[in-house]
Amino acid sequence: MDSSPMDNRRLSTKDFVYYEIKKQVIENVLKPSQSINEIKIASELGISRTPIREAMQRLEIEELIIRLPNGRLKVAPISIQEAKEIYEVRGLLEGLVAREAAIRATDSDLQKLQMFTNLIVEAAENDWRDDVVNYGGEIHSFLYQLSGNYTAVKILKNMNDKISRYRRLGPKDSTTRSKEAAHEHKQLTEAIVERNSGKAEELMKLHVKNSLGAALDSIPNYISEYGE
Amino acid sequence: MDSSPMDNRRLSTKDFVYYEIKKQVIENVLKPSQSINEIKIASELGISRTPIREAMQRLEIEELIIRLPNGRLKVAPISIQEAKEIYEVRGLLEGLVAREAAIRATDSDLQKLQMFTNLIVEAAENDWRDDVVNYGGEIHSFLYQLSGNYTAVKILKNMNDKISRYRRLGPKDSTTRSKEAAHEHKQLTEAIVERNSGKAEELMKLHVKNSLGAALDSIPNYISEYGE
DNA sequence: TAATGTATAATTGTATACATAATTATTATA
DNA sequence: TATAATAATTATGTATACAATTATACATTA
Repeated sequence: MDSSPMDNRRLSTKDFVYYEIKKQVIENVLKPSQSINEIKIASELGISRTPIREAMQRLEIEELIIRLPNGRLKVAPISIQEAKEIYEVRGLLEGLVAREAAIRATDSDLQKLQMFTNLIVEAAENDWRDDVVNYGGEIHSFLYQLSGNYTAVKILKNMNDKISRYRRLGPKDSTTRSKEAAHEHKQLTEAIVERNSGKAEELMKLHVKNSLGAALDSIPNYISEYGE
Repeated sequence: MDSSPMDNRRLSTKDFVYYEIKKQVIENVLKPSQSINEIKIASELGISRTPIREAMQRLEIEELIIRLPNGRLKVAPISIQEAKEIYEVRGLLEGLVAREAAIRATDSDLQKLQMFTNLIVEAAENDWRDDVVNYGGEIHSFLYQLSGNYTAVKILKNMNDKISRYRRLGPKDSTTRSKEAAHEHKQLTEAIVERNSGKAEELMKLHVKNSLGAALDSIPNYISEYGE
């Protein structure tokens, strides 16, 4: 689907830079609104500006960095407005994906899905909150595969990249939210296993909506520091 | 919002090439699956390869052109699968936009919307089918503005670019479809004027769904020629 | 004739050099 | 001291040069 760093073909310099800087932006090593200097990155990585520029342009189009009117680059600032917009769109597209998955999944796919669900429920029961987040991500990714809608999935992956910055800025999910999330995934899986695509879509939309609160809670403290 | 060719700031060479090639792809001057040669374009336009490459990369990310495993570029092939995916996603996002517009529009916005609607209805009555398409586009763009959801709008604009290739490959809308489309816009506007956001969303989703058929009808004849 | 190997040409990937624009530092002046 | 003008510096935008990869043409051989 996407040419990923796991491909066999050796990574071009441009792609290496792309994944490297993207990682630093997502993990907030490069802070929101921090300015970026092509020459500095080039000398740090020991390569020329050409592949840097191409990697930066890709990140710019994906809106992880922005270009000011004077041509200078900086890490995209965070904004509550953007977070809300993303969650609105994401809810619709995750819903679409869940609906399609409920229709298209094979029986063996459903078994795999139930396995993930058992894991996330177990993690929640033991308050392994990181695991809840990780298994949740696995479930979503698995549904992406099943959906067969490349267009929707590509958009979702980009939005997930952008969202993860926000989530990492804030504190972990609370125990309460963690248990809720696991429960929501369990209900969702049940709907999919029942091939109830409409219900799956609605449950997924609700799940995304519920997630927004957790993501937003922590932003206001950071917006003054890193916002635009 | 998007840096467009209408901006005051002089266009960089890169952006000039981007808009130029994008236009040619959208208008099928460059045919689907046709191969693209950086050097040839550079000499035709009388500029170096550097801005060509950056423009091509942007078009590649936006999926108007694709890069083969060997690095060669070609115009993105058309596929029924892609068209269907786009219309599914587009239906959801246009629905979101219509819903938000119904909530956020000022009274003066509503007047403007009704003016557009009168124009499209008049065009349909006179069987000015090109005008119906154009006013339809104006209405959608206007709702984008009103929605206040930059994230959704950016995705929609990209999808519209991709779709327009398909529409231009086929014949014009039939008189029947043209009249239907005008009627759908009229109903939609009424819902928005009534501030009935839920109804607006549903009518818009339906409108997009109905449009798909017209866009798909003509594709099979072309897929063998330009498909992948 | 078909398949394989090799030389050549063409194309893309990256580095470097230069041009242009923006920022910062410096000086001149009120 | 504050401000404006100007020079110096730094960054980005584009062109050119070179390296690495891929495609093509042709010869050789089974």
